[in-house]
Amino acid sequence: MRKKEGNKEVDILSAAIKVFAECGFFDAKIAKIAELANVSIGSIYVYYENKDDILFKIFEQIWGGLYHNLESLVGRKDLTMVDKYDAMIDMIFDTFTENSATAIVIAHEQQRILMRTPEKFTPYYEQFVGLGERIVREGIKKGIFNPNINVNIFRHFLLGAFRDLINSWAVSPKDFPLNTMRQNVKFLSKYGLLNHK
Amino acid sequence: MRKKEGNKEVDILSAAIKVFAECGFFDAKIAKIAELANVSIGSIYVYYENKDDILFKIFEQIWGGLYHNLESLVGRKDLTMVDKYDAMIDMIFDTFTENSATAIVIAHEQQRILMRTPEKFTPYYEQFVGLGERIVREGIKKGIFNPNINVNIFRHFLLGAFRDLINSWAVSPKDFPLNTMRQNVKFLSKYGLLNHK
Amino acid sequence: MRKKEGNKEVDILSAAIKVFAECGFFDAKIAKIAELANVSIGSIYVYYENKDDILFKIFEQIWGGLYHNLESLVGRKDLTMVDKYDAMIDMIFDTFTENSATAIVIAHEQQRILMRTPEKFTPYYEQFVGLGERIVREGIKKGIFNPNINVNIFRHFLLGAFRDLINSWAVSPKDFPLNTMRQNVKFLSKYGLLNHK
Amino acid sequence: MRKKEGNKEVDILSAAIKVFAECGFFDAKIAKIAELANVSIGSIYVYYENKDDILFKIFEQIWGGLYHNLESLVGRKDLTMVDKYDAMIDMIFDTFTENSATAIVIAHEQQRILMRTPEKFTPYYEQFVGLGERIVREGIKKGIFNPNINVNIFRHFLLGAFRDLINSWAVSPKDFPLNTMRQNVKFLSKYGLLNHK
DNA sequence: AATGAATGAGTATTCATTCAT
DNA sequence: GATGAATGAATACTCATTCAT
Repeated sequence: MRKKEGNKEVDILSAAIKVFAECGFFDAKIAKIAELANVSIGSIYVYYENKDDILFKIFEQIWGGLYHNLESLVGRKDLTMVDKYDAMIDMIFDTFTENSATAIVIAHEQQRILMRTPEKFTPYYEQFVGLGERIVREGIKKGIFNPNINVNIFRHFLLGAFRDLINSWAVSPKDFPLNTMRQNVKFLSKYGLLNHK
Repeated sequence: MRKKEGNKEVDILSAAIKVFAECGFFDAKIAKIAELANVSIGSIYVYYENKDDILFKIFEQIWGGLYHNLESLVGRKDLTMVDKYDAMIDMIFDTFTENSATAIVIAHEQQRILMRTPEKFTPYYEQFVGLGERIVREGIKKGIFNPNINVNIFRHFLLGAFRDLINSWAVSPKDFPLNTMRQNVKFLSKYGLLNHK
Repeated sequence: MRKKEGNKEVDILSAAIKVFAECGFFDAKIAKIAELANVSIGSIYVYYENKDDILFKIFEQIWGGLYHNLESLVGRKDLTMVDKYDAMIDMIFDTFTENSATAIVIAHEQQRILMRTPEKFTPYYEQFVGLGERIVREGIKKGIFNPNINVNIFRHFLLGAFRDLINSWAVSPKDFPLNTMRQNVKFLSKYGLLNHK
Repeated sequence: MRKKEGNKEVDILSAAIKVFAECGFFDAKIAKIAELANVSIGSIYVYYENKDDILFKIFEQIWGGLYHNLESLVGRKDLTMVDKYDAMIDMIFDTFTENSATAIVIAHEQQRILMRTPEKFTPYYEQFVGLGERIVREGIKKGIFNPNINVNIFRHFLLGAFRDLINSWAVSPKDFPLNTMRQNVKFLSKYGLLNHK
């Protein structure tokens, strides 16, 4: 049988991530993606509906992965709330730093897409965020996290911070050492800026 | 001659902010901006070099204003470091919530522009950020802020958080009451998520 | 009385000749002509109907001058036909080499204009050419010029040759010394290329 | 895939020659060329870089053809210098009269292009002219042509004359019978206007 | 499935000309 | 007459998408 090499679809997505990261979605040319993926222009439309669809699939891949990882984490009984919170932060760091181009694409394009066509956006995003909020809510219920925090606001606060930081790292990694960033994000989000003796 | 009435330039900028906020920079049509500004297409090019230039002027206006405000604040002797920090946060909130469309434009377009053509970006941005960092550094020196915080990382942490929150508010203000946001940002950034006591 | 300085009209024409010669008619900008003439854009339209009109006036000036000069020449009784012919050639050389920019404009634009809108073209051109043909015809009648020559064809032959040569000189005068050109044109048009004896 | 039928490129060039000849390069609209070529606007840009490029290809085609023909002629041992000279003139006539529209395009646009962007102009032109000059120089060396003739000036003299004549013929063929033109050009350029007995 | 030539709707920008002052 | 800000029609070129092969 003609072994479905199964890489065309993946090759296209990888190429698209690179091109989107480098040029931005609007200046990214389908022809360039095809060239980088070593695939004909026509083939792109065999695997993806259109240019938008490629972008949506990138979001799906990332947030789907994060959602599944977080799902396993949330259910664990052997971890404290703070452990879970720290693990969640590590998970986000790990995912985006594995592929810096993806981090750039998310940082640059997600906001616009979410606002313009939220109905087409991957549901994994909301699901992932929902799990994150659950961790915070449980922490509050258990008295670990401050009950005066508005969970919805906290979510945007943290994800916004992340977006900027990971994008900054992706652009110039040497100015944003991963470990320092991890520690600072964990510390800042848990203890804040003030010097509590 | 027909003398410059002096508001065309402003009208165009206001119209552009609205259109950029609603459609995004790439889908914003010059013809639509002209129509909204009650001005001919040609007049836009009397006052602005091109589409990009309009966007740059929007950034300049916002960050220029913030820079000048923060400059006055930084020098004051009658305020504690924490007062200054809180005032800075209020200042950012005030600026962006005065014109929600501008908030959206900044949230959506600044990242891309900064990365693609940083040399053309308004220097006020870096100057504003520099003043903000100075407040934090002074606070650390005085023992008010935690010396283990990486100031550069903190800056991106805070501004990233802001960007997401203000954009969320601009899109659906009822889900993000301004006062709650203000308090939460101040609290979270100073004390963090954990329940101390 | 407000002394009619009378130079605006002339200044505009001089500026236009320079700009047309340098950029070509289509790439010549009215704004540039106005700037070079030290005149407002609006003033150009006080003295000239439109861009085309400026060009027509340039042709008129040149061919009008040549026509009047040739008219005086043709009637003279003290000159042989060959003297008249040589004088005509000198006259053309003198006119165009006085202002090399004009030479370039004529060389580049006249053909197109003549073909596109012959009805608006200065009648001086046809009148000048008519006088030139008269000299040739008289020379033939007197047995000085070869009766087998088609006068109409000769006219285009000679003027075409002129156009190229004067344009070449205008572009790089050092490669086309005026005196050599004069002598060669007179000799070639009278004796041809062959070595008689 | 839809395979290149192989005539689109030619169809576009033919259409462009017609439109350029009729309207002039600047007033020629790409849309009109596309319509005349029975091709979409986009297809023009598949085969040609831009509007300029189409014009350059027209020059290339004409001067390339003339160069190759003249090359064969120059080397022949069975012809006298005068035979070669006459054959060269016939060759030019034949080339341009085969396609009168091309003659008009060359007559109107080449000068401007040569002056503005000589570096992009087809090298065949200089090569063709070089061969022509070689014929004249050899003729001079053999005592056939007059040694006092400046070859460079003669070249412009002759080509300029040609340009005007062929353009005149293209515009109104009945006023310029081909055979009469041929004979007159040969005669004039060899023997001149004077009646040598 | 794979290809890439063909398509044509869509748009930023230019610039000759006008006209209120 | 003089000015130059205002105008908007006009157009080359792009590029996502299609579809005959």
